[in-house]
Amino acid sequence: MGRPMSLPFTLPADLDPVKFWQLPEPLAQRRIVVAMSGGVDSSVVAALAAASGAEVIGVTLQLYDYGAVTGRKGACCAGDDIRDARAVADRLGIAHYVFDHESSFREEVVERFADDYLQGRTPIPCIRCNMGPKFTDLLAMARELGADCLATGHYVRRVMGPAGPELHRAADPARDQSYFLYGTTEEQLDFLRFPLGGLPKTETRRLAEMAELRVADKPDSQDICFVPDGDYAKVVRAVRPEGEAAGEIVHAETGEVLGTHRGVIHYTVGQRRGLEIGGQPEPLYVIRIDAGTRRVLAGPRRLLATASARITETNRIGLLPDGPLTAKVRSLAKPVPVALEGALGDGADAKIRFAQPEYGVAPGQAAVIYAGERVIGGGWIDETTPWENPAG
RNA sequence: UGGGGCGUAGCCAAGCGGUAAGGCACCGGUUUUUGGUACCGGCAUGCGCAGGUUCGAAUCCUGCCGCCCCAG
Repeated sequence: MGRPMSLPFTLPADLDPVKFWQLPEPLAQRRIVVAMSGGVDSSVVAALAAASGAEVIGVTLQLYDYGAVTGRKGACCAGDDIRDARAVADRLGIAHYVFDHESSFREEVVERFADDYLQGRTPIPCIRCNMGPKFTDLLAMARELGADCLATGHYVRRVMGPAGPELHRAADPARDQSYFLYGTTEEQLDFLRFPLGGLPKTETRRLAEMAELRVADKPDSQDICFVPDGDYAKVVRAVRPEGEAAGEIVHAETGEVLGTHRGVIHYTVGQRRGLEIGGQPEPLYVIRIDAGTRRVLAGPRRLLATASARITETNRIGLLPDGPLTAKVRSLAKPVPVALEGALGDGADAKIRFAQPEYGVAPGQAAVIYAGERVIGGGWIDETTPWENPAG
């Protein structure tokens, strides 16, 4: 139903593109803006949009200087990726615009990224990028373009609940990206669509192949998009050259000076490798980073046991449920049982208390709170308190 | 100077006549749209140096070198 007869590409015959959109029918009267990064996922979203019968506008943000990263695989939003996005749009027969967003991306994402590291924190630029350039700036552009929604290729589900749209984990748990989207406001979520949230990645690839999109076999993006070769310290150095000041590595329990380091920006709480301190009976981990004295405190794993974390700038999506809550303090982790203390949302501070010791909770990372599959919200980890009696 | 002890991979360290454990560090891989973690794999043709004994020596003997401790 609802598929135009003259698509310049093909999708599976039993696929109903209309059901992906949660928009009032007929879709022929709707206008969809698709955030196209140049990767497979957002390209398939664009294809699904085009097939729905709606008017589709692909938009790509040019986020950073692509000269430095040309040819790099798995990046997004620069150079080859913009060309890919444009080529896909042409193939699909949809409009496509590129907006230069370099300066604000630099301010909102790259410089904050560097500043966090200088303060001994461990930032997640992808979340800042979603909150700012993508879900604020790009979303505003989409509204200006008269769109009914902004669609992205994120693997996360938008589910209509009793009190409005809710954010849920992706159907494919291996691809779930809800951790990176906890900061989505209710107002933004109202306007957003995530057509891929119910699909396994293999299906996305299959659709891309069937539609003969040039990006069908393109590698998944990974690492931080604006950090070539994974050398994030180089980026920090470029933006904030003062971040390379050496300091001491001190044993967190004994106070013994174990060695020196090349700058606080090279470390993150919970990190094991890279301390270059041998002769120990057990591995040493970064326990704490004191940016003021430039000291890195190192110690055995049990010192990483964390009882609670204060979170700041919290966001809440939908009503706070009565049932049990869980939280993820890193993207790649199982949600763990947690109790929430304080009010969540509207930028307030709150605290989460872990039912069991949680290891490697790093300031600067995000704590994302779930009720089952639903994302309740979250905040930035600002400070942690140790577990008093670590097991063992 | 006399007496005692020790020198095994970058670090810690087992072995004490039968053909170099283990840990830490480091390197590589797997996982992964953040940093990291975890897991898997790699890592001393050689045991301060030189001789000797022995079928066979890191292990026994001799000499030398280098550290550490004690001593009037």
